[in-house]
Amino acid sequence: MTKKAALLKAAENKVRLGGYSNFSFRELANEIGIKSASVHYHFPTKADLGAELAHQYTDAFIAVLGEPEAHKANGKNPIDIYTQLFTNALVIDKKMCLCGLLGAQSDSLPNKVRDEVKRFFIKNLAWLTQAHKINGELNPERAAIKTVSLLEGAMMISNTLDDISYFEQAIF
Amino acid sequence: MTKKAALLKAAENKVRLGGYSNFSFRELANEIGIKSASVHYHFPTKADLGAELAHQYTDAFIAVLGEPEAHKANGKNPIDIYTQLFTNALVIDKKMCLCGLLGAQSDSLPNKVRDEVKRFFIKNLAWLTQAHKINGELNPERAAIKTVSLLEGAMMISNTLDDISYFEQAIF
DNA sequence: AATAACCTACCTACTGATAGGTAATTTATA
DNA sequence: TATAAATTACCTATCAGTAGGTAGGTTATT
Repeated sequence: MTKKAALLKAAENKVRLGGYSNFSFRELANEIGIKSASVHYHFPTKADLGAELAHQYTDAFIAVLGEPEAHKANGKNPIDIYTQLFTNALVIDKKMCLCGLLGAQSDSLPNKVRDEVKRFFIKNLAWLTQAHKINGELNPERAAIKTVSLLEGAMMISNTLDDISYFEQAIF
Repeated sequence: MTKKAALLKAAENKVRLGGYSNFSFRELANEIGIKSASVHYHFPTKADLGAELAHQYTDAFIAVLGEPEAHKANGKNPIDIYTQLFTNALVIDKKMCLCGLLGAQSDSLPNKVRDEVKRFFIKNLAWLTQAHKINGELNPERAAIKTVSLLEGAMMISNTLDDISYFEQAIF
């Protein structure tokens, strides 16, 4: 793992616990064993790091999702696949969705970070709209918004109350 | 309006835009025309301010909600009343739910602040469970979690994408 | 030799917090 | 009722710590 990748990984963990202001160049540098000035070599500003983090997170998320049509072809409901990915984030990582947390504090983010968070939700809504369309939903756009809203909201509340059963109840 | 109330109001605005770390004693002091050291007279620590803010926010929210039974008696669906309160927060204030944002960053909050955010959701779930029970829901607890999750999630996404129509689509 | 990936050393700005002081008001006592 | 004590609501000045960021030098790789 390169130092740059390690920096992004360390930042992701911190952001998913407390948001954009929950990491500093010094902390990241200490964690991976370099100096804070060296972090600026990989990321000129904190906003650059935040934007790249959200961009990679989005790409990885969408890549893992695969194509809704492929899931359908395998006899699986693509919405269940999507729900399972959210469940993993909460149950395995025991952390919030990176872009869920960043989205909540969207108004205070640097522009380039906010733009990447927007991209996450645009891509997610597009995927879910397609999935619901395949499922024969009458209003796939609306169904997509409802799906991601319910999951993000349930994730936040389960995280707050420190009890996964709230999330499980919300999605079943 | 007392200075203390003005401090809480100023803090609320900032927290609802960017979370717990989005306000400082100096900023609040400047805004209401006192010195930052004087803020410590009203709130010994930042955590004390944050906790009192979340506590008051919760009390005010629950007070405005009234009793589910009273709404039902007036021929109104109490869930619609609840949904309308969330809509107002987003449309009128153009800001996130205070406890929604704090809940997302729950893991990085001081204990006494986190406890108050928990209290917000416990009280909301109790109100919604009672409302759904009155409505004859078979599983009022589950319906309550689904209601608040959908609203908090839709609020966050609409705020991120800076477009209220996402929220409107999610709740109708 | 050139470039990548660090380093030391530093800066300015800001953070929450504390010490100690003051004027005005309120409460308790003689 | 007059005086003393206490409280309220601020102030100035300062603290140690941390923030993101920069200039310029060093080391390692190709």
